[in-house]
Amino acid sequence: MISNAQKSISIFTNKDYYFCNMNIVQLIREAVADSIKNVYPESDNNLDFQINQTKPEFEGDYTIVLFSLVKALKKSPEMIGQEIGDSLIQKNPELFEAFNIIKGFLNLTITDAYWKSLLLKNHNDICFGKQAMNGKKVMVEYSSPNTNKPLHLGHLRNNFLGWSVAEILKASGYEVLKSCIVNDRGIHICKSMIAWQLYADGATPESTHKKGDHFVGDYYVKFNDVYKAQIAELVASGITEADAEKQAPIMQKTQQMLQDWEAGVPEVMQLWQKMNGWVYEGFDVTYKSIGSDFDKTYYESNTYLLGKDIVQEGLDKNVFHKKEDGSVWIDLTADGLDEKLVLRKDGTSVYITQDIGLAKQKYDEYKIDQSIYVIGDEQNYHMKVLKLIAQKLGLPYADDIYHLSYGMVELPTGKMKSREGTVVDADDLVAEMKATAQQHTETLGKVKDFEPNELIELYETIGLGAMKFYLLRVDPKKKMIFNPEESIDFHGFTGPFIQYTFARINSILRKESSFVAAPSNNTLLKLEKEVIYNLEQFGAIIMEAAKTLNPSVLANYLFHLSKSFNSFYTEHSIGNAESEDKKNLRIQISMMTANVLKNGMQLLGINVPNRM
RNA sequence: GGUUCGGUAGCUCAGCUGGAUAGAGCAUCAGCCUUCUAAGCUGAGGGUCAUUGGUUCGAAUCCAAUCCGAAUCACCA
Repeated sequence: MISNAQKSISIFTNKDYYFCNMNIVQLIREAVADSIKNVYPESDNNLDFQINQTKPEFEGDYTIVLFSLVKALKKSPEMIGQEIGDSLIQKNPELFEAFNIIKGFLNLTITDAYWKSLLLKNHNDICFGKQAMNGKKVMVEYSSPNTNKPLHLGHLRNNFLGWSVAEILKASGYEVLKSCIVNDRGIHICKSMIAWQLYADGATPESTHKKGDHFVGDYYVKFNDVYKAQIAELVASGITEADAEKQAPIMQKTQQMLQDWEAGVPEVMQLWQKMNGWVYEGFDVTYKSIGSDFDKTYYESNTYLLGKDIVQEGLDKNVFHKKEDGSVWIDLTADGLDEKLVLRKDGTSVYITQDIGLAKQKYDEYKIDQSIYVIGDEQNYHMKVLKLIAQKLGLPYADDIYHLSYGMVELPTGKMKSREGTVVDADDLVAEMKATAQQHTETLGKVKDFEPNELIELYETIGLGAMKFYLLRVDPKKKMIFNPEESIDFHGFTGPFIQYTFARINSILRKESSFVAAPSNNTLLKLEKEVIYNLEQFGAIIMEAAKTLNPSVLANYLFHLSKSFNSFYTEHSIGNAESEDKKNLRIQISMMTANVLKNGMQLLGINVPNRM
């Protein structure tokens, strides 16, 4: 009958719990649950209680909110707090050193020993915070460009988000495949092809010294200019606008070209391949510069016929129905949606059908457990329909389709409109950010001894870091405002702020190459403890970011950690600490902070420089 | 009109699984570089958490209604 006590001792003393994979909140939760069980043997085993970080104005590290226990245990909060607090300290002296009760809040102080051993164990562990592989496979589809125009600011949010989410999932134990579906066919592609045919006079990216994607994009713009003029002309001659849109000669040529493409007319195919080739060359440069990469690229020209067999399957299962003209539909009105076309009367598949086909192909090919689509929130309806149709068809991967929906990027003046030339081009923005980084760096003059190639790399690191951080620091699902002035500010809640914190730590650590970590015997000062306290949360933050597919959780955390370290850095000397013991401890804090900042930024796709 | 999402400081955003006096950054103002990188640190001012009602020990957070904004509702992709 001593098993209970024995058990708790074996968990909390012998098994050196500091070093297990559990985070402090989980440890506290178990310890409190255990204490409740011991102090109130009659109580329900699954009592729920909340653990918060203790507010700075109170004494303590973590706080148990007692109100929820009051009803179940039929005692006053003060009484419960006292009894649980006594029990916690008595049973887990390694973990808890003090407590106080204010109103219904039990504030617990964690022992210095816990913090110091956490630090000693993990200060140089580059895997700190990461989870072991869990055997699950996830595909993250992102970027998804059209081959008729260059990438813009909106694509950048998509790319950074997709890349970061993939890395965060890897860090939390998933095997991740990054994929991309290239929208390389369709009427919009034919528009730039027609315009090139009519107006380019044989010009090429080489002959005009233009980047391929921009070159092709110019003809897409040209098409729209001509098209608009032709419509205006027709309307002026007394034709309705709707008819004018159909009758405009350039549009009719484009429609014809699409048909020729689908028929495989050689000249059209050749032109198509040539122009897409130009675009891909341009995209390669852009992707390389922003650090996007893919394990698998799908091309719509290969996938647009997919899904037809599924349509037959749906008809057999009576999930779809055929109308008199031969078109196939699904009725989703019972689910609060509309009737949706899945196959045209001419037998060709539509967008949604292709997507179902591609979803199947991904699943068959890679046996993935989850399929994440990074797509703008304008497609919420489409993705909802996609998943619903897959579910109604009883497809095995239906429930594993997840739309990571993100909000549009707008400018302070409103939405980006290509017509008004307010679209922020990705390449331009990257160049501008690098130039800003260069300008700031030169003004500060701290790296005058750098070689030219080192400087270029540094400007890239800082400029891209600023841009990525700026786009990732807000909750993906919310639309965001891109303020050009604010984005080139490198102070405060920015990527360069965190990079700078890292660089400063590095400059200290460079001088301590022979460092050997040792246990500390001193009590922790407030700012020392605060940094360790924040460091401890890294693993929990990664898990939170993975669970919610939200890199902004990480961005906020890294900023908070940097602030905390900077306060500590300003207040306490590290290299010239008051004692060897303190110096040793503070170097451990510095090393661990550097590791967490570096690894955390890596998960956002941002590098950190050793000097800046 | 239906559906979905949003409205928090002058601006940009956290906080939303209900908890203590709602937090950051920018901007404004006042301080801190002979000492480890001042892209830093310390402090001040700045709020009817859209509005109204409800739920309860307690609401920015949950519920309802209203107002405002956005997306979407194609034989386009």
